[in-house]
Amino acid sequence: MEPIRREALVKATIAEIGKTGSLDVTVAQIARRAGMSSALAHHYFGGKDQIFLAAMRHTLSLYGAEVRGALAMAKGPRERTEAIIRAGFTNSNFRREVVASWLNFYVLAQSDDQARRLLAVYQRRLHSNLVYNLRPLIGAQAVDVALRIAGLIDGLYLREALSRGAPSGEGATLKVLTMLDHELRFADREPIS
Amino acid sequence: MEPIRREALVKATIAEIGKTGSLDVTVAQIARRAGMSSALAHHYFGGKDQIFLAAMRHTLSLYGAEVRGALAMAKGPRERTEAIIRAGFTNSNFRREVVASWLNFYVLAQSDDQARRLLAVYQRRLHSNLVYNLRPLIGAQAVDVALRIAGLIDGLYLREALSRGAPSGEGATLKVLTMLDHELRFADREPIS
DNA sequence: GTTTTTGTTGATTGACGAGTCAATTAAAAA
DNA sequence: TTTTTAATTGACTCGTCAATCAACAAAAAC
Repeated sequence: MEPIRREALVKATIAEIGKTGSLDVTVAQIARRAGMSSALAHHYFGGKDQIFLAAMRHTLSLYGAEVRGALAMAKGPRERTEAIIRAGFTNSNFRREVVASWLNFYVLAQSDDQARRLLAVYQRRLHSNLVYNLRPLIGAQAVDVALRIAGLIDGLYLREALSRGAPSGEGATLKVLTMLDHELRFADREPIS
Repeated sequence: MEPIRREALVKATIAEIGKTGSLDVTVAQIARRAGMSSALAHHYFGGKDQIFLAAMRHTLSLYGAEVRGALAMAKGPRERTEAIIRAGFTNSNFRREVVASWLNFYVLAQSDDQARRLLAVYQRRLHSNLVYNLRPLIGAQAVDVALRIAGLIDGLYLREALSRGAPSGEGATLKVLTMLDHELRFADREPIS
């Protein structure tokens, strides 16, 4: 029972955060959506914080899996870089509730050290993934370009959180890929160090 | 007395949001920091929401003033575009508490329609400002480039919210200006429509 | 078939916080 | 001086919510 309950609670948490758009979500709400009593939620997780952290881990690991999957069938640094970018805007990742959750995890990270660490890990991994694949293309500039790409990705998430309509993964992907294209074309003419 | 109290409360609100990193701030905390009783805060603002909205308006109008100021002494579209970018990372705007407030205003906008509208206004103004000044430089591509620049700016704010050290406005400015540079150099070779 | 373990909940507690109000002081107007 | 008006607060109400617990059900182990 335990793993089933936990998973249900995690999913319910993300759904509920997406619904209210904030972390002002009661354990009772989450538990009700997951089809159980609030006492049971406490029983399995110990406290509200733990539930949030579990939801975060779930979101981050889903994202990580998506990246790994995309990388698996990409050949060459350029394709791999594109795969990393695409993975962030997959239909499973770029859903309203998930985007809202990300935003709120950033808020949580302001006051909760563990949440901060989780997000930092994600950021570092994204960055080093990008740098690793950009380096063969543009050498030392890879670090800078990676920072800009990662920044744009985060920005598009933020903007999506505010927009009302259904998220357009394709639109966002295209924006980042265009940027990548421009950065690469520009860097082509520079010496590769 | 009223205007003095209101301003003190607004500033205290931003400080307190910056301190806790979330909107979980009690009216009593804000009032205490502003040197008055919580009852008085209610008296002047009516409720917590109003206090938050006032703090938002304050932050946004500060930002707007900064942009106008920078634009005033910039000549030509390129300089004006740079001025807009620089204004976002001024020392007065890019302070820890202010960045934290921005992030939390985005969260507030998820559930509060008025907050959402305020942020939407800011986004639209930033976008049309950028497009207006980019158009003479790159024609029809201005819209796309403006979107990417605005996205990167938002993303850098988000990343700053997570980082621990003192914000580096120069670093962030440089990242966006470099992007602008690349986008413009690339676009130079395209037909201007 | 009994005991133990696991799953489950309703009811309760205790804390906290938004908003109200009656009462007090201080300033301004008459 | 008296009277209105503005500024200010302590005490209180009311609701909410995280967390706990005692009790019950059901499955597993013995």
